[in-house]
Amino acid sequence: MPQETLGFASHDHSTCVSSAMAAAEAACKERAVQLTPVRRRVLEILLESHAAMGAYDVLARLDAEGLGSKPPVAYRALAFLVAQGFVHRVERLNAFIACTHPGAAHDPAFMICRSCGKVAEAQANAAMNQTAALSGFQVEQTVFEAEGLCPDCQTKDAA
Amino acid sequence: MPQETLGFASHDHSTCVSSAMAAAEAACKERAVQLTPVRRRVLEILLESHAAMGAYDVLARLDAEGLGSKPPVAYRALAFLVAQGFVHRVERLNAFIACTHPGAAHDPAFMICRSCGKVAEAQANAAMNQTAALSGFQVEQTVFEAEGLCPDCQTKDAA
DNA sequence: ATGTGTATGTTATAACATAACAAGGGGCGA
DNA sequence: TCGCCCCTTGTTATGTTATAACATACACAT
Repeated sequence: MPQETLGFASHDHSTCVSSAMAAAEAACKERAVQLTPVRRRVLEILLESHAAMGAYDVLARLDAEGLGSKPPVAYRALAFLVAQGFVHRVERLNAFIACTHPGAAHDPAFMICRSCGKVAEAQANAAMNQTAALSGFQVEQTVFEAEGLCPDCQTKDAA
Repeated sequence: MPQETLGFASHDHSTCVSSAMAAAEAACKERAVQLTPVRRRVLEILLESHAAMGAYDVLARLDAEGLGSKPPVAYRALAFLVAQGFVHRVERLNAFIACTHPGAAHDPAFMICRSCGKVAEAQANAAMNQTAALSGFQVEQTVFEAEGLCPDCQTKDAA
């Protein structure tokens, strides 16, 4: 069920886990919140898999490592990481993915390949917020997700 | 659980149900697909409630009317209506809402009030498709949803 | 030592969704 | 008319995702 994502492009994955972890640690210290063992491990799992994972996929990993076996353990850690912006929820997949843009606040957008399952994160632009503002709606959070075919799968389909 | 939506604006609801039903019937005839009693009734329920409803909310209504009591009955009818574009799925809510733009193909966008639960449909612009195109991703379906406060609830919060 | 706040452990259940197979019913050619 | 195909519905069972509620633990401050 985990789904790879390399941004649809070749990717140096060797250092991004450790740098993202370092960024998360720094952010937690800055905000005076605790990156506890379970939370830290969940973030590592998501970063290492570099894919969208369901809460129960994450939980299975935690269970295998003796860090917890009940759904609330995984959901609580994920909720924390989402609240801190280290992880995003992909609504379309009912799944979670580590943020690829360390640090900065942003409205993520996702491109989900229906063929290979890879998920790429992009920066959403402010277009929807403009639309919403016209009707007086005050936007707090946005979900922008597109499903389709990634470049690789387009090629395969053509072949 | 059903959540009202009047587009965040006062709204003449008296004729929109019947006109939407007529549009759906015409479209089905055109496409040579069947608007069976269950499908018709599900669409009516969603139009009448004018709200985002969970599949089990719809099912409860069907059951009360003797049209079916098992989840697949509701899910199949909803899948048909979504495929025909008469109903949209709101991913954020795991819920369904009747389309307010009869007929024309479109990428819907939703504004979801976290306070009162109302959901308004708007037209998504092509911004995300442009972003996606830059990376070679071929978009087939989009999810654009914003959560926040509708004009009414902003006023109440301020009060 | 006691309270307070944060985090975790655990039980139980709620809420959402689909696979798989059986059965009905209409249209149509043999 | 019979048999066949296709679409739709009925039903059983189960799979998947998510949270409420309460108990426990630990760290730190009073």
